[in-house]
Amino acid sequence: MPTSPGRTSSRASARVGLSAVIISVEGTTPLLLTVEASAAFPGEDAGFPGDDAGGGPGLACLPGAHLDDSLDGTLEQGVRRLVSTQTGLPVRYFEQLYTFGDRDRVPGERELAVAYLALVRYQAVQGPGCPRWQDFYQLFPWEDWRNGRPEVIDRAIIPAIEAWLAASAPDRLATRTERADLTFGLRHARWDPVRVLDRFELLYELRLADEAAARLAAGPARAAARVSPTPGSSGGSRRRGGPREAADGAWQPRARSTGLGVPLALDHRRIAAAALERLRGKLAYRPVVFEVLPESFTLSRLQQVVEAFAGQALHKQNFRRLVGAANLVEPTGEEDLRTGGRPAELYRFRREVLRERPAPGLGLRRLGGP
Amino acid sequence: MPTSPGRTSSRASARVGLSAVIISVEGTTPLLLTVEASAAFPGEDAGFPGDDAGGGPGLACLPGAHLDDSLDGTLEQGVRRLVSTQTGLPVRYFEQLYTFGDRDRVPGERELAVAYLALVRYQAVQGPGCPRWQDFYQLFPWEDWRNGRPEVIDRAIIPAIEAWLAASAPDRLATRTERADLTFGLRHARWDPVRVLDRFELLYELRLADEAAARLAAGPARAAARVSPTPGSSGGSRRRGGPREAADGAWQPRARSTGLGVPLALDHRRIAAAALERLRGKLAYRPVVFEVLPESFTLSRLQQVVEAFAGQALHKQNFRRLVGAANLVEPTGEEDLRTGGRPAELYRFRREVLRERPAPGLGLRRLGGP
DNA sequence: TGGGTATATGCTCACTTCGAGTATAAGTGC
DNA sequence: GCACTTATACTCGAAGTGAGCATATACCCA
Repeated sequence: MPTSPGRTSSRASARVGLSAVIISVEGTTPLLLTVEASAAFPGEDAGFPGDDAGGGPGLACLPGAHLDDSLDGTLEQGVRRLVSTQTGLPVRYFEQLYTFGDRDRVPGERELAVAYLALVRYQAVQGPGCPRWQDFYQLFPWEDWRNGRPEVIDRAIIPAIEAWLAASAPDRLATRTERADLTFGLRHARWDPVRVLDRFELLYELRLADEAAARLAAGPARAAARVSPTPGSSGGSRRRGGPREAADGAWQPRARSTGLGVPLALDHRRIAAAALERLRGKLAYRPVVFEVLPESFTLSRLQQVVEAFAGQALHKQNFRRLVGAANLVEPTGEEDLRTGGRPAELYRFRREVLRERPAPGLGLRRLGGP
Repeated sequence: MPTSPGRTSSRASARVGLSAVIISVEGTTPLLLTVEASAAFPGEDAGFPGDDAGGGPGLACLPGAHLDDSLDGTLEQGVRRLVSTQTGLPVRYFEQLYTFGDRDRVPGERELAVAYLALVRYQAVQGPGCPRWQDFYQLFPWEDWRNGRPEVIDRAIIPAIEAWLAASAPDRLATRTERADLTFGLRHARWDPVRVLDRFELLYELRLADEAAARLAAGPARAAARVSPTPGSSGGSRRRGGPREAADGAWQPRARSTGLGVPLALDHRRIAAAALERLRGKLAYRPVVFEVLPESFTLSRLQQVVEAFAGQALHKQNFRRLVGAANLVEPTGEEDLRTGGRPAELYRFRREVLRERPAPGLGLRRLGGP
């Protein structure tokens, strides 16, 4: 229903986009579903995601659509519609993630994106928009600590941080050092798997995320503005430590530095980072993992999947003790013989726990390693 | 900048409202800031919040405004603008809460609300919209357990739940019983202070929240639709237990049952419930309490405020051990002599903890009582 | 002046949880 | 049979949690 003119000023309305971060897992690989840029908003003019203004052609993006007032009674219904249209996947878990609304997140017009997190069991996809599963850690190579500290941190990130600190005005040095330490677990700080978004934003400012370089060419002020709002659970918290870096003429990026990880169109990689952060945070206190697993599974498989999302290896014996104590699963009585060793018991998720305990999750308090 | 017609279909745009849940504390009372309905969206036609369609005149509502494309580079800037215009309060913490977008949350047109949580230190307010501090627990009397189990639970809520269960079809009984037990900590389930929104939604369905009755008169389907999306951290999780109650002709509300708690206009009390839930959840792992406290405070005062938000009394000695162990505060060296007993040491918040530990909060794992 | 009361603060103790290691069970392939 | 792989069980010390007891220092009032 169009808003009646004279009652609604043109300023007061904006396009409302819906974005879906669809997550699954296959083997030990956490997966993100992307589509071709041209397909995300079918029927749009050219000039949207994938062309040169957005950072070169061929960038994938998140499945998205605009809210359709006649079809979508609720936002979630809208997202369900778009997921089923573009991918056909049955979604097992839905959660609103964050609403992105910076003025210039889409060049040329004001467009909000209400982003949703969706979990599905893995299956091959096809659809109008060439949907494709992507390894999450190809987008965020620094987030995968399962095989130890990712080499990209020492090779590229720490040097960039040091250069950034070296170029800092003295009054900013302390703040910046603190921020870098905390975000990447340097010095005395420990790596916190959950701070995915903080890390992405810092790398973005350091021009180590490729979108930054492209966007920067269009004008530094815009690039800086895009970074300012901070979604997710760590929301406004960090603002208290003093204002974050404003647009800062002093620091010049290395010309066209190699971007780290595979970029997505526009701010979609940022949205994906917010989703990974939310997912990791939830692992500890909500039984969300089970939504990407089949009906029955072995404990090793469960651990594999948790490790895939957490980006961290876990202590095997403690993991099963935790799962046992949490009463999250029950044995089906069957066995998986394909283990290559002793057969593993198969388990199923006990949905009843949802009513038994306030916050049923694998109580991974600090997502502790092995 | 107006969207150019012909490019944007009328369906794809909606009004974007911004809502602020401004929270503070005075004494032992947690506070929510409301304004007169007519002031929330100045310059609107009549027919918005406070008139009879919304549940009777005189209902207060949350401070709100529409996104102004020319003024608000980001959503957060927009909320800052509206808070400062309508209340003049200096906000110390900001966090995006949830985006509400059901078709009929505002009668007559599609309007999104992007809600923000804001924390301020208490001070008297005045402004164009008659801003007023409200006791949070007058809106949600069942949430305050500081002086034991609130009488309203046994007097009104449990009877209503029992009537609801008695009127249930047999195949729904189990699901409904589970839901009620879990939500209100009946039987074997424990009361979980965080599940504020679950409780509000159940009471809403039971017609114990006043907005429901008013809205119901306009048409049951609409009322049911408004309940469907579930914001906050417990987002989609509960959907897994099977679909929630759909619009259900079988259960008839008692005619005009006494509403529990003070209602707000439209769905604003729901938004406030989401905010309280978020705040309670955050207490444990982010040092947000300090944003409503003055620079220096006694440990008892700190505990008082935590208890006010948590709605639960805490064990004093353990609380101070927790605070001490968390290294969240440091003594100022001064004392508060107005205690009426032994003078209390004054402390200040150590902002450095934000960089030392991943999730610095009062580690109230289960918000454990005394 | 001294006791009663209120508040603040320090400490103990049993119990649970957590991290890490060691040991055993039960399959496969040769 | 053996070597190898994976699954599962159990142990033990360190740290954290919940509850209570004890002490310190103010005020009030007889």
